[in-house]
Amino acid sequence: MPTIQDVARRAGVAAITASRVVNNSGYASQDVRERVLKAAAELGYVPNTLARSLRSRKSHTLALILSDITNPFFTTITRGVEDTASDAGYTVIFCNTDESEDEESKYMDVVLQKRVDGILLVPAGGGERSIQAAREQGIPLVVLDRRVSGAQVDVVRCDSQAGTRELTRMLVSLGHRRIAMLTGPASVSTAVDRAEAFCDALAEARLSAEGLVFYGSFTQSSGAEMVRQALALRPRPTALFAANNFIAIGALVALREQGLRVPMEIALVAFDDLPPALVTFPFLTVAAQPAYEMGCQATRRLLERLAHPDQTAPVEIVLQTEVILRASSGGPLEG
Amino acid sequence: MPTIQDVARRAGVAAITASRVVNNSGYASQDVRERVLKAAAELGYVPNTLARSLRSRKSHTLALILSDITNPFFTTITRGVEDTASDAGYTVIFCNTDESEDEESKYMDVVLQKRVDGILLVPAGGGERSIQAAREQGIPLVVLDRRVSGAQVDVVRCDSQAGTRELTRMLVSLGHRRIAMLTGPASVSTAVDRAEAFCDALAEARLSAEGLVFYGSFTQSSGAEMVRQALALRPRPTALFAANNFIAIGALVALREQGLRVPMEIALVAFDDLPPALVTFPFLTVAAQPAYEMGCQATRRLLERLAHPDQTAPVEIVLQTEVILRASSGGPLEG
DNA sequence: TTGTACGCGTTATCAC
DNA sequence: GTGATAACGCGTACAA
Repeated sequence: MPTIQDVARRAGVAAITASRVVNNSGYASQDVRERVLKAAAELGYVPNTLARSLRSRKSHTLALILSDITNPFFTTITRGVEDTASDAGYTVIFCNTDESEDEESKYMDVVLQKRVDGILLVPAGGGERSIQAAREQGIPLVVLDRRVSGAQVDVVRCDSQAGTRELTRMLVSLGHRRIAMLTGPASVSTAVDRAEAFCDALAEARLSAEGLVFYGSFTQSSGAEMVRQALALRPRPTALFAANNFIAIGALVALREQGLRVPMEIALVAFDDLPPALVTFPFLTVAAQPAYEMGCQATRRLLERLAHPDQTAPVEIVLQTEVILRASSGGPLEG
Repeated sequence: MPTIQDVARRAGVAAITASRVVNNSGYASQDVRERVLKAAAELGYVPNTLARSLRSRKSHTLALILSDITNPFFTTITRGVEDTASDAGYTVIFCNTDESEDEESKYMDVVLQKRVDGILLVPAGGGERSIQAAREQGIPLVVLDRRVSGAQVDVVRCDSQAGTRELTRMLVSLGHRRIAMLTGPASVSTAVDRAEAFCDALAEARLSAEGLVFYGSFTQSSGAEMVRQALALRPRPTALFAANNFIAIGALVALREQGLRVPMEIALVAFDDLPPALVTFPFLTVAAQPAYEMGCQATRRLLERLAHPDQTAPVEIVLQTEVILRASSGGPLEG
């Protein structure tokens, strides 16, 4: 593979001169310019970014560490990240942790060794280790989707609480008095925020959430399992709140197995919408998160940090959800 | 950021010795080993992969270039790629071309400059330019999902023809005589393969496909548009074949708008299944592709090329689809 | 406008 | 067992 030296030799100039031509930096006479470009073309010269990065201490690479790219919410975020990064001349490495802190740590090690310029992280647990590791190396890191307690980092996330409150209040106003919350792991802020806001909204209406909050994981099977537990309660809940898209789908599957019709016999609302491209008959009443926008904003935040490393105060950007009313929440309860 | 030199100095040894300890290569006395590791820990030493790669000429990075990660088929492939790569100690850069050959070329340039060790490509067009570019640089490339004409490259894809024939024959055996094919761009092999196999299967049954094959793009909106065109035909088709998942969903949406019930008034089958996690009520009869497996196999193929650069003959791995019978194809036609 | 010297961080080669 | 030297490919600082 030819180097800039080879190009320079062939053009009869010094390496640095060829470099200047290739990078359009500094001066170069028309004659030299042409000779260098000709030589580069003839040799099929491809600049070596590795060497360039070693010198410049900039890799123009970002890392995106999340739980599972297979979840459409994260897929969409990912697309936003890549679009924004690509426009700015950055490349993205992506990593799936499956909510494992160990995996997260391993990936953090790898990308720090690869000298990525910045990291976008959806923390599997509290995120402390990762945030600390990035800080020690002086690599900017932006937390995506989740809150982190007390850490001084930039965060781009959605307002889980407001969306949850709004949906819960709506169920209450429709007449529901016993509503079950099916949420994710207690180690994940969004799962906790949604559960808490749910309880708050119930308390506000002087309703009890006791025994009605189920912690599981953000998967279809967990959603189905939690539904079974919720349906075993007496009196049976008249409405369910699924804390994410996968839980909602698992809930629908389980409800169908049990022969319960939604919303006629039981109402269902959920956090997270599915991308329109994937849904034929939009049916779920949801609090939709602007996933693509989250990816873009987080990336822009990170790029700004790179541009101004001296900035100090961390920023928390909290985007609002949009409640979309569909059939699954049903109308006012009778009787 | 401390270097191996700093570690060595602190441990009172030469850089190369510290390097040997850190990499577990070559000999080192117990004493030296301990001192070096202690120094590395104290300094928070993180090896610089950039420098390592510059020397070793191996970046342990792969590129995955595809049309749109937002399509669940590609999302699943992507997950397979990352899992396999990660297990082997490789990192993955991903790129969305949106079926644009220009974007593809730009990304090819970028990743070649970044000296990725290998490339996984879902070509937007014929793939010639990209394949040629990779070959010139001596970078192994595996084509994913699509055929490329006459090129000497490894390919991992699905048997579009067999799956299409099977589905088409099924529709014919159910009594359908006028079936419309809604496919993707004529520049994409899978779109063409499916259209052709469709025509073959019809011919086999002495049925005509004339005017019944619509080329569009692999999107929901295109699917909806093609349905409108198909429904304008007289006599109206009694069944539709959607060549991918997005087209199928667009078709369902458009059919509902037109007030046509599936399968009672019109049957529908499609290529591509949706991941079970995303579907509440599996409804579409499909030829499902083993997307995750495709990602894994393509990556394994690529890793083998890296391990044995001297191998010659390109391999084409063609995986089979699985036809899954569901409600949308309906039963035998009456009358 | 062009060139020389050097260093980015690492490791292969050869020597002790 | 350990170390000195050089080289991977590039671009900054400084000269000419």
